[in-house]
Amino acid sequence: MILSPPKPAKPKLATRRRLIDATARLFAEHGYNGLTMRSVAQEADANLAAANYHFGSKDALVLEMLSERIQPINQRRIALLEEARRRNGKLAPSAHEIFHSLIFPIGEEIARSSKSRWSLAQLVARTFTEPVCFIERMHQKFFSQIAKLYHQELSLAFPNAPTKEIHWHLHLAVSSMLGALAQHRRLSDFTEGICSEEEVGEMINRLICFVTHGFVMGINSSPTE
Amino acid sequence: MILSPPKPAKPKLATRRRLIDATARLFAEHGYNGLTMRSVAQEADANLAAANYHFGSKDALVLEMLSERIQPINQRRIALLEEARRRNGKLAPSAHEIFHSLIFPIGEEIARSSKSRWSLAQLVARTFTEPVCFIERMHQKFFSQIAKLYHQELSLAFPNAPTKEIHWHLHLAVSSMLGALAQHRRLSDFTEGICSEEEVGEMINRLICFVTHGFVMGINSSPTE
DNA sequence: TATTTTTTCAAACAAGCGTTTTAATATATG
DNA sequence: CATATATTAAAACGCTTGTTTGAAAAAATA
Repeated sequence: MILSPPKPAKPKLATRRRLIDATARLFAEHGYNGLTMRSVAQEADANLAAANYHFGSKDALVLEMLSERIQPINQRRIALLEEARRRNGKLAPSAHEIFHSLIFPIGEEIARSSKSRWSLAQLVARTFTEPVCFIERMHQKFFSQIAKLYHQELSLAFPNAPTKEIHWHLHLAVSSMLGALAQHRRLSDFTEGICSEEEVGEMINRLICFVTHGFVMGINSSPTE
Repeated sequence: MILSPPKPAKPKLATRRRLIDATARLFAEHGYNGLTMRSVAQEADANLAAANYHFGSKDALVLEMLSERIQPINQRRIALLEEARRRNGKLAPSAHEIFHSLIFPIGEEIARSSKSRWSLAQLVARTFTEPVCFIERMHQKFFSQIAKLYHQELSLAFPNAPTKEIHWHLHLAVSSMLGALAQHRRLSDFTEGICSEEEVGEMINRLICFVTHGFVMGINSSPTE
């Protein structure tokens, strides 16, 4: 008799996949509290107990989903950043290159998951808004190191700027990125149909320029150290 | 015998106030789904049935709270905008003046409600992230007209910019504002303690400059009509 | 003061929640 | 094929949810 659900090394089963994907969709749309095990089971066309069998609990399920979606984005960020470093040789990457490496991977991932286009954008943004403490902790674990990395990189690009100013403006840049991702689905409503959510690439490019301008101009008009 | 709860024109009761204030705090912290009637009752030191008696339902309670908090901010925005118009005479208000009138009132309101300082910031931001449909509809009703107003004002300030570009950049500016408000409570964590959430005024001023720079630079580097 | 209206309160309601259990079924292994 | 294992499935478990009820208390009105 099996009491605790055994976790095989590589389940390869379709059910696990469907559960995670359904969780991603529903989490993006309804948040953690609005996501129910029953809705996940229905969306994934699986039994109610399946999620608990495969993941143990709702917490673990959502955690697994978040980890799976966010990790590759962060890896891509680091890769793009290193690519920019290599390309520039001794010169430090520009602010635009830095913020490109930060934001562009999200656009790539959104484009990759053609189905439910901007759910990933909402998902990424929601991990910041959600009050559930374990999500906060997890996201901090995922993002605190990458935040440190970008602070270092920006310090190299703006050697005369005080640390505090870089912190402030990086915070604003990241907040703007998250806000834009969360609000993207309302673009059409907000602009009375003039701008469309379809062109994700355009949105990403505009966003990169927007936060770069905000950051650079803010840093340059701040007192030097 | 009274079956349906009678709604007096002006209840003036303290319970009603406490319920709304408690709702605001809990909604800001936990969102709509994370807010329970029992938690509201406990926070307001009232009976569980009190909220249903005074407001009829959870939906109506939250709606009433949101209306009460957002309306004065919007009125102040319009007032500041008209003040800037008057001050400049024939000249159109600058982008900085326009975004100041958009963002500054939120800072004022946060400063006014000294208790639970940045809960209002979260609250305002959350109305955009929350998926609950009636909040979406309500916020659209509250914000669609003011969005139109700011689009008009920015069109006057940038007469050569295409309408679509103004829409795009205003959308980014508003999204950034909401993102920054939602993320403000993490400022200290994000900056490793270097920046503090205490100085709300500083955050508001920096935010105004940030979105102004992003907007102006973006508009000026876009194709003219 | 007597009476009507308004507000509080404790208790209960059905419905939905995450999770567990038990058995049946599919899959892989020998 | 036989057997051990992995997965599915239905039902039920306490618990919490928003809401309702009916009587008691308070306030207002006459």
